[in-house]
Amino acid sequence: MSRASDRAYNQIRSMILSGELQPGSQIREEALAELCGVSRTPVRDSLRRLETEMFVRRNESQRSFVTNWSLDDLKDAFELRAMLEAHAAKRAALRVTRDQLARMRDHNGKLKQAIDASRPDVPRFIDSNRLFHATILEAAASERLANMLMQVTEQPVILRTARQYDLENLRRSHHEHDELLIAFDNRDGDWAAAVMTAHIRRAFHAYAEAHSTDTEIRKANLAA
Amino acid sequence: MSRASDRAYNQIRSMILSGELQPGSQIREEALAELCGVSRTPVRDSLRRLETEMFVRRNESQRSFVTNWSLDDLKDAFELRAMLEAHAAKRAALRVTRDQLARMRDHNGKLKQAIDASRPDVPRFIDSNRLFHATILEAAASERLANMLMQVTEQPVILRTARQYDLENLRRSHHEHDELLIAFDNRDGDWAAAVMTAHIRRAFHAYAEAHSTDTEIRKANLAA
DNA sequence: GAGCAGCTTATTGTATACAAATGCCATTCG
DNA sequence: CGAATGGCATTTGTATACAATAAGCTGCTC
Repeated sequence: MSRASDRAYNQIRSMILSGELQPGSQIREEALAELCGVSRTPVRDSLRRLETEMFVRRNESQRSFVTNWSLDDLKDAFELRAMLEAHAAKRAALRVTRDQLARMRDHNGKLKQAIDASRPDVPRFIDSNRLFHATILEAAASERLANMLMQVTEQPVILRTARQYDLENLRRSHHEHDELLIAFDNRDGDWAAAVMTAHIRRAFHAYAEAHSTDTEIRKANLAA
Repeated sequence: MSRASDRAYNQIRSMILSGELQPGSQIREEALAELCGVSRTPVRDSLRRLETEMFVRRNESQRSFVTNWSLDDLKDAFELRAMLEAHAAKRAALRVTRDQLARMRDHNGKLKQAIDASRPDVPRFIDSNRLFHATILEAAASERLANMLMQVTEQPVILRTARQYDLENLRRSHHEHDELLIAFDNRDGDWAAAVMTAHIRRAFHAYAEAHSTDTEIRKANLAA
């Protein structure tokens, strides 16, 4: 992407992520254009893109609003993510190269270092985690699948999820990654898919536990 | 969407579908603008949209080309579609309303009429089929899932698939829909998902058989 | 006071001009 | 002869002005 358009996209996106643009609030192209120091044209591009990624929603008369997430939406996104990541893991198990496996091991090793530090280094954990999953996606070798997964992993609420993990959850992630690596080693697609499903669903559970009142969790579990 | 933008989108899309814009050929914004009788602005909007739908691809220097589908891409799309439609069927089985069930039955009845005519009415079959699947998606009640499914069903090659069905395949589709309805009646999500998976995968098989040389099919099967 | 008509304002859509970037080709130099 | 370089042509990116549309408000009627 080009300079202005890219800048606008990243800036607006991070304003949504940080909560600077509040969920449900209206977005006016001209106001954003001023904030980003560009004209409306690249802002419009950005909004269209953010709309397809469901960061932004437009009403029937074309006005844009920051998407307001309900617990159900979140559950929905996690459900789809679990399914797609499991599919990716299965495909990856059948196609992964020696080099990709080595890189996954490396990322998971760095992830462990981030946990084992005197105080857990969460940003480093998140980064290694991202690279680990990205390598699986690379091994899955489906551009379309990759695009779809982006749509459910790049969501504001999901991005913030990892920050909510306690140390115990971070350790479990590390061990689940280890198990995934063994499944990959054995080229066992079903095993990999099952581990991945559990891995993602646990992440949702950890998030819901940290963020919801008991009643909300109970409601979500009932709907499951 | 607005008038000019919408018009441009539909026009370009149908030019791709009809083959008027050949796969792999470059797309120039100004040329399309003239063809559609609008300025470059709405054309650009359309191209961005078609890009996210993978009708159009852009190279590293931002030039646009009509996407050129390989058999692997097609297989990929069908695989994802099978997974997502099965998921939708499962969700639908747990949520479908009396009214939605009635509409599905109605669509499938009309679909049968289209087959039973003295000469099968393929366009009518396609339309009823689309409505049947759309109602399932509605019952699944996940906007995100609906968006994703659009991305894999609205593909040029897939759209043309139904036209390739012989009468036997059309009849099978009807019967599979019937079985789906029974699964829905029984609120059996796993059954519905299994029938749907088979339904979509058969569609791919029918397509591949009609379109590929023996070698190409064998190659695709090996990769499976 | 409720509801509607018409005006005013806010916001998005479209066209167009110009800027920037990229590809292409010819020319030159090693 | 081949590779690098410079400039020209093509294409896309951005800004801006204006058009169209929707929302909100004011004041009127009943």
